[in-house]
Amino acid sequence: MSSTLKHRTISSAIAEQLRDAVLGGAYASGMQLRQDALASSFGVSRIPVREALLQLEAEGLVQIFPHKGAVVTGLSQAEVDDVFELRGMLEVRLLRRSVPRLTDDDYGEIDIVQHAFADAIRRLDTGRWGALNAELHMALYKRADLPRSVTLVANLLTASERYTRIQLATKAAWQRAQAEHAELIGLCRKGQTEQACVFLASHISTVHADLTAMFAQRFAATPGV
Amino acid sequence: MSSTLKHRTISSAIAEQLRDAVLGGAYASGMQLRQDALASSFGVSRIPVREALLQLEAEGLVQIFPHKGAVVTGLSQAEVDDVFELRGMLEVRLLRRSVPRLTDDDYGEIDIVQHAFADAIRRLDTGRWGALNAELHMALYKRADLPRSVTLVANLLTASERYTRIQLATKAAWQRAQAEHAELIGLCRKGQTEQACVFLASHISTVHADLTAMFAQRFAATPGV
DNA sequence: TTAATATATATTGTATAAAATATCCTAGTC
DNA sequence: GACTAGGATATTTTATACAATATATATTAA
Repeated sequence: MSSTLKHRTISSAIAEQLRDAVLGGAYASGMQLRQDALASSFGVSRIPVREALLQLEAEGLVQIFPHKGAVVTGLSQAEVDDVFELRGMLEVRLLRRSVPRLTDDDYGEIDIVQHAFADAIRRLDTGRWGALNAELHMALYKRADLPRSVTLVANLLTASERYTRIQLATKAAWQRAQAEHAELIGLCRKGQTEQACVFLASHISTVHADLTAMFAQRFAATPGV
Repeated sequence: MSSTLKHRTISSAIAEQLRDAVLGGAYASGMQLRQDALASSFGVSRIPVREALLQLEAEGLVQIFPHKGAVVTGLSQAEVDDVFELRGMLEVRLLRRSVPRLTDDDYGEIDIVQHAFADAIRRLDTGRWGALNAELHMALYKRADLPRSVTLVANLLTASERYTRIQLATKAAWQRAQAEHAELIGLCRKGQTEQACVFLASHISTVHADLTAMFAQRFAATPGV
């Protein structure tokens, strides 16, 4: 339980573990999550489990039906399209506002995340790819100074991970993502904000397209998920 | 307790009452909301109050600090700008997708809300203006078929109400909004989607500008809120 | 007098238990 | 034979009780 220490409450620790499980595909979409079972499996009471589920519902990972329980949200091409279109609009807006204000220290932090990301790819530490990718994107938006938009984008990145982790699990795809990140960061460093925005938009579109290709392929085999 | 019957759980009923209170300005920004006090004032235990607060946090109305409690989110011009820019982007996108699919029945519902809105303005039923305005906007996006975006926009409309209810409480401003709604709906009915989108963008900008003017005026008197 | 530390109090967080609600199965009726 | 009503069961929701944490106050030593 080393991860528990990172959290100030049991609820948030459970939320993180549940989130990881859902993102990692441990539960099938549509599967019902019973509070009692989760509580005993985590060794806690049902209260923190309930609060964790409420958190996940706000993130769009589960849906709660009163008096019936929580079920894992379904995956769909429509949602992929929605999420990635939103990301394109919102992330570009954040980048445009943030880049002119990024400091050398900020770029230092960005580099650290970038290297951690590269490391994770090298090590095939697939479970961390999504989180590090999100961390890197968020680091670029650090100076956007739009808390609400930043929160929204953070949620969208989490939602993306739900798909990328299942369907974009090839090293090659992530290596390309990493190369694109490097170019993106380079443009930002040079102060070429508009070029960076254009590049970011295409980066997001690329991942979206990859995902769409995989999605079609995957659900040709297992329709109706 | 007639409103309680509308809800399937006490938590959601408390959430609605708390939301109304925050939107109506019953609590000052930054004010701490103590679970115990709220629970006894509502005549329930702290559990549903806690869950309601979690819901409001997801909506951005309060902020919860572990082991310290929940405080009402502060108001700021920066957040107004953020919220209304987001609304402009996201609502236009929803409208563009929804209009071509709106049915006659949908327009019937829209008309009903529109008339309720007009009535509320006539009666000076200020408490309902925001909710009916939100309902009308959402009715127009009914066929967008983008659940995640729709949820986001619903939250943004709620956030807007936080400001409009306090600072845009004049009948004239809302009458203009109503007139603009009428024109907007007219464009949609005629199938002039692009014109409707442009008009919607300007409608949102108009409210934003009104709010900004009021905001400057208001916080010249009471800075630092 | 000031700083640091211990202690008391208030508030939140969690566990346990009771209440409410929905679902499923059975029996009875049309 | 299909359909409704009633009750049993499983699950969620809420209340109560307890534990943990943070803040403020008082006390002591420098």
